[in-house]
Amino acid sequence: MSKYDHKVIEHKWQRQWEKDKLYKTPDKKAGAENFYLLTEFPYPSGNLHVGHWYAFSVPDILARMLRMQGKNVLYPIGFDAFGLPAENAAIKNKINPRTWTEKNITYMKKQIRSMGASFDWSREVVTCDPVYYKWTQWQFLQFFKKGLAYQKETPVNWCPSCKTVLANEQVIEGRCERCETEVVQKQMLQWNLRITDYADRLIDDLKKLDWPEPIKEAQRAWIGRSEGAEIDFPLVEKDVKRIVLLHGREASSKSLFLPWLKKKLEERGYTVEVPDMPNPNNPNDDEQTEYVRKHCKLDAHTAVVGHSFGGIVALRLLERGVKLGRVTLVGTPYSGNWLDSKKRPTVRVALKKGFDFKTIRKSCDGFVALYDTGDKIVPMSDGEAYAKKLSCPLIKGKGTEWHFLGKQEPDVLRAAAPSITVFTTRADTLFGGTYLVLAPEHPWITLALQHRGLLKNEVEIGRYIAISRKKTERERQESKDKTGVELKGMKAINPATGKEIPLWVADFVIGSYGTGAVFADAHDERDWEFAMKYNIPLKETLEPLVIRSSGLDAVRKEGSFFDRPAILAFVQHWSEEKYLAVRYKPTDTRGCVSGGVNAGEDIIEAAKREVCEETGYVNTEFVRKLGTPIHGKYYSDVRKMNIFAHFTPLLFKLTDGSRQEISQKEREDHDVMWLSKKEMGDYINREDMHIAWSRVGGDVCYAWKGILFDSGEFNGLTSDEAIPKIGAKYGRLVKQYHLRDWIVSRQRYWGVPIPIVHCPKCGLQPVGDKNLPIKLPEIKDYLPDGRGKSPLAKAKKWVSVKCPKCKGKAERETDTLDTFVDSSWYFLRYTDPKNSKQFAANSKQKNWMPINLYSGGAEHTTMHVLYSRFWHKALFDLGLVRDKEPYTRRMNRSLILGADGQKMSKSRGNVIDPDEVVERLGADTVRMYLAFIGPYNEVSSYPWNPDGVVGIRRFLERVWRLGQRPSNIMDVRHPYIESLLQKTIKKVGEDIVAQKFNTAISALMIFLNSVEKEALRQAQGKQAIGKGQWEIFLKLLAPFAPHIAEELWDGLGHEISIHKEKWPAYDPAKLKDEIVTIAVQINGKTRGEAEVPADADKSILEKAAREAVTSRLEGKQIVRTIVVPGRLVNFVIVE
RNA sequence: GGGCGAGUGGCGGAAUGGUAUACGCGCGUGGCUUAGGACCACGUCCCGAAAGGGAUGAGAGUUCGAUUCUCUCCUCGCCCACCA
Repeated sequence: MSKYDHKVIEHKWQRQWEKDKLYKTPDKKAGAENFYLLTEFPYPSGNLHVGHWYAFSVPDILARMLRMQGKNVLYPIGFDAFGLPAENAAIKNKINPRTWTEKNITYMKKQIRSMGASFDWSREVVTCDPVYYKWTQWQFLQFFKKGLAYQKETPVNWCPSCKTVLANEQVIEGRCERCETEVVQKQMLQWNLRITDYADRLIDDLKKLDWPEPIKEAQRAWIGRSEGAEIDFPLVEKDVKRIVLLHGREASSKSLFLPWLKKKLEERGYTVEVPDMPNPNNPNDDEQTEYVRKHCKLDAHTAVVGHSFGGIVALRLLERGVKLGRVTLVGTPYSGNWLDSKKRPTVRVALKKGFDFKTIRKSCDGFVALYDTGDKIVPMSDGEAYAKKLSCPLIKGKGTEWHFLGKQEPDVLRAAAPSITVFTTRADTLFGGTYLVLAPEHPWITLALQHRGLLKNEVEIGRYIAISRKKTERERQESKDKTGVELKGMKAINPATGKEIPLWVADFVIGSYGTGAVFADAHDERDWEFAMKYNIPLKETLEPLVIRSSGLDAVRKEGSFFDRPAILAFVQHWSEEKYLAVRYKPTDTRGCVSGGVNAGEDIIEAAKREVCEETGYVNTEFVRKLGTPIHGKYYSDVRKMNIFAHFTPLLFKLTDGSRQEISQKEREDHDVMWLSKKEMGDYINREDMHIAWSRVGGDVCYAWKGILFDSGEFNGLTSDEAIPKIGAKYGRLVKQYHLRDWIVSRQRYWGVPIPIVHCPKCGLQPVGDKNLPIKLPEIKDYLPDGRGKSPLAKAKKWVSVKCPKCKGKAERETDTLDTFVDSSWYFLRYTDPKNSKQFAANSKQKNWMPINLYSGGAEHTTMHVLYSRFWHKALFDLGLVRDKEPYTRRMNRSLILGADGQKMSKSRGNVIDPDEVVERLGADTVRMYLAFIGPYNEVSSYPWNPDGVVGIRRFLERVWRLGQRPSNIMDVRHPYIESLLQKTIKKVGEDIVAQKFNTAISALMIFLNSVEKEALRQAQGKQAIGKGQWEIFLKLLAPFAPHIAEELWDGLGHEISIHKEKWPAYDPAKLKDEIVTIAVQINGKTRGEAEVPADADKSILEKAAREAVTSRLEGKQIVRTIVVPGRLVNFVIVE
């Protein structure tokens, strides 16, 4: 009898399978359905850890079984080979990152092969290979050409240690994910991908996917869609009451656009004048400027808004020293064929004409604003550059076709008359908006500070902004104490009430979310707290609405409510600090005195009457009302109807303790007692009474939804009804996302070079397809320079290039792409890995996409998985892929911890080295142990138990031993274990498909235990199992322990690999036992067992059951008998 | 503070409306053995001598019957977090 020598066996078969090309997967296989099983490809860190084993060898079980079941399974592997560690190693050890990476890949490949996983290595993909990243670059360029990739000055997370930009996802609690250095905010020009354009689709398309709900929910939450409204709060220009509108050269400017704008500005309270300038179709700026000077009254109280050529005139006025309150240039809100595309918008003309912008700025008391339409004629990037030159804000417009003028109203208006736009999800509280709060980063503040004198406390404001800019994200998070400074000298107008309200700057408002500005009201905890701290007036506009749960059904059933005025009365003791508590017994309502107000009755009198009726106390003295009424919808059990009660909460004090006799009924219905303040709070069990009680102690913030009052035409509506109505009337209904655009540029060497050329004449130019890939140049120094430039910038020769368009001198982009870009499409390349003409031919993709099952780590849910879904959708829109979604099914696997239950880490010294365990116990044992440790796809984690691994090894040893004794194996099928074998086939197959590998292995163990027991029964190890049965068992074992199964199979004399065998089928007829044991229950508790034939009918079952528990049934009356055939009989008896 | 998820032996876990604790580890007793355990057999939720009875975080509900469904509370884990 030979020993189970895993080393020999595993080495032998791994070589043999490779030689036979056992796992080379054809694109198509006759009669076999394709199945694409994907697991995340590893980063070549240089050493395989247990997590890799868990990720690769466990899904391999599924791959192997599906193959045996006749599927053509693609189970590919590759390396996600770009990234920081290679570069860090390069800097530290002065070796080329490529050398380092390739060495690691070679070593890890060897390790991966030791798993005996059925990877198809012929399709291996390595992202740092130029033949791969050529197509990463190509796809990026397709996105660039479509406007999906763009450059933007962005506040970014900057790691001072790694000297690079980090994605939001790489910042953990304000620290760099990799080196844990504190991250700082920095403004830098970055490449972005417009993932936010896909936010809605990324959420909505989740519906169709067969993913576990928690993973979908995590993505939804990360995208964070919230629906609300943008509302403009016009700023009060104390000094500017008049606006002069200067028209442009086109007739429409004068006849269509400016009259409309004039009307809008007049609605805002300005006096507006549109001078009739000479030669509108062939203007001369000198002539027109003189005309305006002569015919219009211009002073520091006048603003000039110049449209198109009119803007030039406005600038000329400033240049000639005319004092103006404010100047706004409205670029070109029209596009379309009537406007010669060669003609440039105002500012470009202005720049050409050589204006002296210093003089211009000096002459303007207010500020210059620029309206850029962002259409094809004026690319947004140009607008931004000019705005910078002018030190003025850029207000961006959308949709510039002239006949859609109505739609762009807010954009143009915001430019012509300054206003602050806020985002809110609670437009229902707009009428209570008593102040505005801007983020310190808000562009308007920056602008306002540039114009001295506009704000009265600019020094204080400047200091505050400087302080909050210095704060790291972390500090902002930690200091829950809200700070802020009022912007003195400036007021805004609440568009709903028309009232002037103050503006504040505070860093609890986040610049990057919404519009970076909020309006504050009495129904928000933060606003409340801030207002209390700084003594800013608040105004309540919501009355609480409480719907009691018992009432909800009633609402649905009957729909209408009976309105009832009512009171809630708290009564204070005449001498002690105690309050009168009342319990209404029939419904166990605990709280204060409550009751209805009769028709024509005074509210306070009604309350006094109720106090007297319920408690007997007579000498009540009214103290005060406790805030606004509280409304309650509920179903009255007493009246059998829906009640809509409107409670006025009141506070009384007794002057003395005199009491009257209470009626019999009231006494029966009510408990009355005196409770201290604290006791009272605990005692009250009804929400409306809680709200009223909270007001006894003073003002509190009511932050929930309710019913509107003091809100004009919206009075009486509920919050949910009012939110869209108010939002639409005073602003625009919009959606906001927490998801930011994806910043893809990295100031690093070891990544895919961004294939863009910067030309001083032509701007950003894509590299021609013929010149791809743009290969990484060899350089000597991989250190970033720390100023935000990639080390590539040092490769002077490489950087200098001819512009693809004008052939003039130009420079290459030196940033590289985020590695999440590389991994956004790698699974497509597996379908066609050798293609030199396309990233993957459509016909090849068709064989495998979309992926049937993608197994990976939970940490990628909001990163890689979301990014690659976006990437795929973008490719879909370009017609480059066939599916809207790449992954039909996504599963997140669990986590393997160290033996101490902690995350494995070198510092804890709890790292399990898989190589060592494989050496000692074998790959089959490690694979199988990992599969056995617990359910694979639970959001859970399992400690690696060194003893537990040994248990699996013991199991395999026992399998081995059984196979070594021919005397164990009969020629014919062993009848005793046949039905168990059938059940095992069924269970193992079903559990593997469900990825419940642990219970599948348990079934194999049960089977083996049973065989061994049988061997023992059959006189010392003889004839325990039939040969056919043994072969079936080996086939069931093959996916889990491929090497030992192959060796034993081979030992039986088979020529062809067990892994090419067909998965055993079970005979449903043989699954059933002839005799089954059923449970006998009495009142649902198991009290005995009975053996009955499987096909026994109800009466036989009942009879057998009765016999099993005869003694317990004696003298008892059986009320009911429940019979579940094959399972149990339950007697319901009366005690 | 918000979202998601989980609580079952000494431990990993099984059972998703029908005999709670399968399977494995650990532990105990015995065997084989000079010895050892990566061997074999038996035992191993709690109370009880037994007959019995009790137990799936706590409490309630639905049901003939609940680990499983519903509600309340407690504890733990993960993710997000001054998000307007």
